[in-house]
Amino acid sequence: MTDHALAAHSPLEHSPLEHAPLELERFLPYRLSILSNTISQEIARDYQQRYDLSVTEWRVMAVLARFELLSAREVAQRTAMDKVAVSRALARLVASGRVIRRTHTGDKRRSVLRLSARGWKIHDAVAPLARSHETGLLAKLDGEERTWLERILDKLETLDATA
Amino acid sequence: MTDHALAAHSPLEHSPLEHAPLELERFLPYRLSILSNTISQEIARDYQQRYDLSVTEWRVMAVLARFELLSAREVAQRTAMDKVAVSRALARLVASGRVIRRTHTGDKRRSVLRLSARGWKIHDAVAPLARSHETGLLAKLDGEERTWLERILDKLETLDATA
DNA sequence: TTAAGATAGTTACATATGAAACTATTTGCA
DNA sequence: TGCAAATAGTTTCATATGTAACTATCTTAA
Repeated sequence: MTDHALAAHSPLEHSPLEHAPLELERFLPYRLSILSNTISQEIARDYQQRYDLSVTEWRVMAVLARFELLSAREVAQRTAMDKVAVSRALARLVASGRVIRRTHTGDKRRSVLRLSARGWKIHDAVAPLARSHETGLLAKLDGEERTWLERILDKLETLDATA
Repeated sequence: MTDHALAAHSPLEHSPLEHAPLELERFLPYRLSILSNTISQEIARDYQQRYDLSVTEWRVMAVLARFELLSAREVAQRTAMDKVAVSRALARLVASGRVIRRTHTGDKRRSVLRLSARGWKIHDAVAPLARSHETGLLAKLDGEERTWLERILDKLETLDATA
């Protein structure tokens, strides 16, 4: 039985020249995806149930903590979320009294958003938590590596001219 | 009207000392998440509709291209997907005749999976496509940066002892 | 001024995803 | 042996998410 298992694990059944299979664990987009999901899940685990707060809701709150009186569209831009996701997150945040929504004077389509006192309280509890996760992550790197990472991310984030 | 908009954009309504809001766009987990999603979506766009193939399905196929005769559980391990996701992806792949599923001799719980000829055909079309996206991405970096990125990812991928 | 088009935001629908319960089979050990 | 626990995989259900259609309001230009 174990023979079968071993046979199944032998790396290359097909010559690379024949089919050129992808080595997923060396494939950059795949690695980024796994890494990012793992990290986000770890952080979310810490506040998700404790504050009944989803990742999207937290992102909206984080943006409103930095920029008061944004409209939903502006929140969407700053969080890189689409407007429907923002609308839903806001619906919950307003319902739970964490965000105060007014209507813009002079443009009744727009909302004017800000954290309530309760919202600030949660923010002030979650922000250090998130920050400490980031610190833990960066602790795996030395100073030089951190500098390169900054630089590399800045470059990778530039929109693809080729696409 | 534009006055309001400008006012809303002024960066720090609250003193950093008071609430220490997160700068999302400098926050590593957030940056990784956006970057990774952007990249994955760009790649997926190229094969998603053309081959009626989801990201999870493609990952399963990529693994089966490298390692023949895996069980579903082994596929799950190698793709970092959970077994339910794999089960669903496999259901579709088998139904569309892209993957052949047998039962393991000697353990009737296990499946024994491999790409069909049709599956290989799709793999051979999609793999270079994915690869070229990666190449385009890496083209944004110079050789030195690529070396550092490798090293940094290796380190970040190590499981957190602190967690 | 006013009708066509643009914009802000919500709702509806279809699909994706995750957790838990379930079935079938195998393993381990009294 | 033979029964409790473990394992492989599927199904179910509740929730999340993306796309498109919709409402309300605003802008623009004839």
